Amino acid sequence: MPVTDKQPLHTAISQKLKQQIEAGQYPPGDRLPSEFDLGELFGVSRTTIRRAVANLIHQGIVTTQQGKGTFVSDRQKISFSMSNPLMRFDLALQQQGYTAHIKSLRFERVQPPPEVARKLQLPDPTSKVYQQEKIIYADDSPIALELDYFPDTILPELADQLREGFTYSVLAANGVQLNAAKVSLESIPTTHELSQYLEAPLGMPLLVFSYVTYQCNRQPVVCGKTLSRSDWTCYTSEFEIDNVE
Amino acid sequence: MPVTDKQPLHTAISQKLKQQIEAGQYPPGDRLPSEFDLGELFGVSRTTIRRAVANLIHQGIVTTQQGKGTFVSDRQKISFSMSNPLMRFDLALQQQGYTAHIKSLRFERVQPPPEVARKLQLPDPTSKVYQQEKIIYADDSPIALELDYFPDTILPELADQLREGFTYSVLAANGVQLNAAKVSLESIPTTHELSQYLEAPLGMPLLVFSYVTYQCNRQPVVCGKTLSRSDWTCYTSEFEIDNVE
DNA sequence: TAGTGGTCTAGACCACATC
DNA sequence: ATGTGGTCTAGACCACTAG
Repeated sequence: MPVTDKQPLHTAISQKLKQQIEAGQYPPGDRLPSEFDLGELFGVSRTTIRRAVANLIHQGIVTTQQGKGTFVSDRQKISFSMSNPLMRFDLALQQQGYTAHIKSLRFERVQPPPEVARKLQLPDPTSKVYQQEKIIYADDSPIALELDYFPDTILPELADQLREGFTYSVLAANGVQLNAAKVSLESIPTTHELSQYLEAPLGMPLLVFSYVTYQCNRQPVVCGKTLSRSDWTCYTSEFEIDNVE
Repeated sequence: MPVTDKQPLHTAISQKLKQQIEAGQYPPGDRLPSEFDLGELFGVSRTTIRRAVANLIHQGIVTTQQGKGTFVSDRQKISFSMSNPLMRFDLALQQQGYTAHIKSLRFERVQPPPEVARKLQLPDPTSKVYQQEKIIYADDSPIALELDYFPDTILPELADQLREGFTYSVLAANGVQLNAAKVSLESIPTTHELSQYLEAPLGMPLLVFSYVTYQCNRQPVVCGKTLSRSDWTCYTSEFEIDNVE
């Protein structure tokens, strides 16, 4: 038994609840006893129960609805391929049985932060680019927030389509050939603002997929990032390995 | 201003503290006022201050030390390449100026879970494989927990080396040529057990990098996952795109 | 000994859902 | 009107750090 450190009450209780849920005592969709009742069941205060439930919420095991109760969730993750088809979120969602749509929050011409200007290889760091901010929905559930910067090389011709469509599908439909990409993946917890957008509990992990994509002529096309709910999404890839040696 | 929903006190306070930290009012390494003092400064209870500080801890902005105080952290992430060199964590760490070592927690012959048996393409799902569990350190800080399953095709010859070394570096040093890999990335929050291993606060996001790697003959070599602290690590990749059409 | 963060309690008030 | 989760308070006790 590793690191059997005596643990706090709230983690012990969330473990116990997790076991009970996995044992089928509370099937998916079921409501858990109220926080008050759980407090009596375990003989602890409601505050401690709330901390235990918060642990389960972060793990995506349960969700809460004010005024209704705490419910066992059941969901399997949507997987996005990092390789092929490249970042076609709408295609990936449809292939996995979801209807996909977006809501554009912002689309405007701005002076990008220095890092973006560098990544887009702008000749003049003070020149402006288009910035879009949108929410991606799967079956009316917000699963990701996308922040893109578009250089003038592809705008404004595609502005109207990009405003209301999925970035890489719009590009593909308009014959913009992508040739290379640099991507990175990290994770951050939701802040208050992000939790509002994604209807996610505060502090739940988000996957941050950052990318710069390049056209055939090595010119950057898009620089942006997609912040997706970790309880809904994962990223996958398959590749052959060059054994340099 | 998007979703300007009136927010809870504790998130407002953590935002304010974050701004003050970023503004240089509390430089990296500095100690914040005690929770009691912060409570008086903001005119709220210590409980609310603790929630605000917990938000900052999750974001990796501050760390706490019992009996000493709350300190502003300063760190930049270690990036692991998903493409090349493949999963050589020790190399990646050294290239980024860290000393790398591991601590083996377990190394034993077990019957793998069905999913692992499938991924390793075991002819008999009840046959046993070697399982290793180890912690990866960067400069004596635990940054990742690695869980690997090794089929008998490469063991037991390499057992001693795998027990005390970095998986893919041991394989490379012994001429095991990797030919392909399937990987996925997701994120989960630390449970109590994981937070003990990684000396991370409960609920902080972890990056889960799962992989199956294959030898030249398409035989699986390793199936496992690396759970790494999201405040220390990120994964990157660069690739050319096959425009299938 | 004094000060710090870590945990837990008991209770208050609120907003929301249901009947 | 009642029950639910969401927030916040005031205070207790503990474990750890420091002088």
